[in-house]
Amino acid sequence: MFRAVRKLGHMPALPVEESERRSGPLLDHLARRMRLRSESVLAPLGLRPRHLVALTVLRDSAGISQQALAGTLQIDGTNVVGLLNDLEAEGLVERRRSPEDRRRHVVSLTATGAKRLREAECALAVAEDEVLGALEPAERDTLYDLLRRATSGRPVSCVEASGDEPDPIC
Amino acid sequence: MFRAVRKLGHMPALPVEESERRSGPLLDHLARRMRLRSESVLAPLGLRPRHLVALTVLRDSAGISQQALAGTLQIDGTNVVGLLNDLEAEGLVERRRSPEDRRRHVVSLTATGAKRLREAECALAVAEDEVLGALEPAERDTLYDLLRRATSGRPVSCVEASGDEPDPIC
DNA sequence: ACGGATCGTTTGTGTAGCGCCAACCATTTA
DNA sequence: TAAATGGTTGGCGCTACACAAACGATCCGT
Repeated sequence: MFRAVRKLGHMPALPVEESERRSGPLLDHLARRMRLRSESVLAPLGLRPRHLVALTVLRDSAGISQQALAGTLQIDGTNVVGLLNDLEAEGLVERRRSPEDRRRHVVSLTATGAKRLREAECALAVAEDEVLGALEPAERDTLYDLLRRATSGRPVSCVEASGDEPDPIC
Repeated sequence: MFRAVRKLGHMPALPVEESERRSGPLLDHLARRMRLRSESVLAPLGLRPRHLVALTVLRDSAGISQQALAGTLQIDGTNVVGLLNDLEAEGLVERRRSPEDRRRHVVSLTATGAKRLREAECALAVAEDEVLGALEPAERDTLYDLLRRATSGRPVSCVEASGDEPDPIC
């Protein structure tokens, strides 16, 4: 119905409604739903969503340093300590001093950690079914692959943005 | 192919590494990165990630009631009030009393709201490029579509979980 | 017409997640 | 030997919520 909205100086007709297709907000939205649902099924296992994220990352990149972990997780180093304390207290994760640089802690999943992670993932299936109910199994599969690939990229680290000024666009 | 997962009980040698393919944690992880990046590019527009989510939802389901909004957003009704206050104060959104039920407020995007949303989405492109750098443009497109479909489902509302007992699995 | 339920709103309380700062040890590096 | 670095601890503060209580306006069933 409405939506004529074109106005704006010139700007020819444009059917608007194209809406840019930004996945950021959708990602946020879906992640929130998933997180809320996950909390309940994870609680019995003594884990919280953020623990799961950490464990998942640790499985993929074994023997990572704490500060590298802070990088990929994008949380402050001091908070990584607390997070790992939780996990280590339950024997899911192991801190060892690095041989080449004895200041560093090399973090890795223990056997029971890997096991617990699998259990959690399995329990998560329930939550996932609720949240991704609108998707076919095949679609969920490709979604998983895309997320996997997207997250496995380099830690984004800190603004490698040299002297860029990409603003003027738009 | 994969997914032999036999385990159970003894668990012989198991090559493990099969890992269940749960997208929950990945979703969480990716959303966090995106949110962190988005905050900075959104700030100049006076918006925060959560406002963007709300606006996005509002664009798709125009004329929604506040409590329905609370449902899709999965946040408490009282918090929706504050959220809408922010948006209405900037004229991005409009509350009107519903004609058929005058208790209800019908919320909808204003013209300037839609405009601001598009601007924000455009600005978001920068953040998205950083975060989704590992994906090809075509892949980002399918990701968007999947997220779109996944979020457009019914509000999940509250546990329509009748007398289900899907736990025993796993 | 009355009473109970419902929608939105306000106010207040509590909690969790997290950034950030400062101090401190152990270690590495210049 | 002096500085820089990785981890740890403790503390401060903010933001996002959830939850509860109370209120006005309104709807609805009897």
